[in-house]
Amino acid sequence: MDVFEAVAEPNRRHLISLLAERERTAGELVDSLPALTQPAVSRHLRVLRETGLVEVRPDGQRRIYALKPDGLQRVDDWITPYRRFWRDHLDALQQHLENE
Amino acid sequence: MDVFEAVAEPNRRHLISLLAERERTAGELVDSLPALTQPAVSRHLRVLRETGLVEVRPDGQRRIYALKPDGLQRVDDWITPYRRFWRDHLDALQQHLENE
DNA sequence: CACTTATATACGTGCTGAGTTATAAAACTG
DNA sequence: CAGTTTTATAACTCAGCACGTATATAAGTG
Repeated sequence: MDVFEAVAEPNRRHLISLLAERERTAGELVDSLPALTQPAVSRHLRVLRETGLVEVRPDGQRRIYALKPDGLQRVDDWITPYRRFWRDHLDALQQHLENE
Repeated sequence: MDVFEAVAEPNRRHLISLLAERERTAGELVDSLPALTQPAVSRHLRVLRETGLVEVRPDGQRRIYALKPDGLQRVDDWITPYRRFWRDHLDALQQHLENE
């Protein structure tokens, strides 16, 4: 699975947002997604690991998950060339409003 | 389907990149993806339409597709808060190198 | 060491997405 | 108007993903 598919799943985006605040144990992340079972969250975390979006380190019995800095950069690199499309569009709108 | 899933599909990302250069007819887009049949491309275009990423206008028998300016902005809005993660990471790396 | 806690994996299931071929719908062309 | 071109939809198949239950693995605890 690539990073685009990883990020397409809403629960995984939720996990990313939680890890953006601070690193958390697998158990904390399981508790944060009450609609899912523990194995379901564990498998989402595996996907995030394998796509380079998060990293884990063991802390005794626990696993501490943290957001990896450059994981999402590949998505951002892809979107960057297109950013001018809506920026130009906004500029055109602003200009139109200013001319009123 | 939401915009994240729409963009997760490589052929659709390819279509987006083609439409970023210039608007094109459905037929030109079909020719640009020789690995796919015409109906397959047509359904990808439907997905891009329904997720607000492209727009169509008829030109007689043809349909002219164009990239919609603000379609990808929802993805960019989502990724923006996380951008500081790798930017800060780069800053830390730069600082480290400067201190050498 | 027996028991519990924390996390990951195995396995089976249902659903959805992406692809195909066949066909419909609509606009050109002689 | 008959035939062709262009595009979209219908019907179907297949693969993969996300899920749950059950189980394995490993580390704490008494």
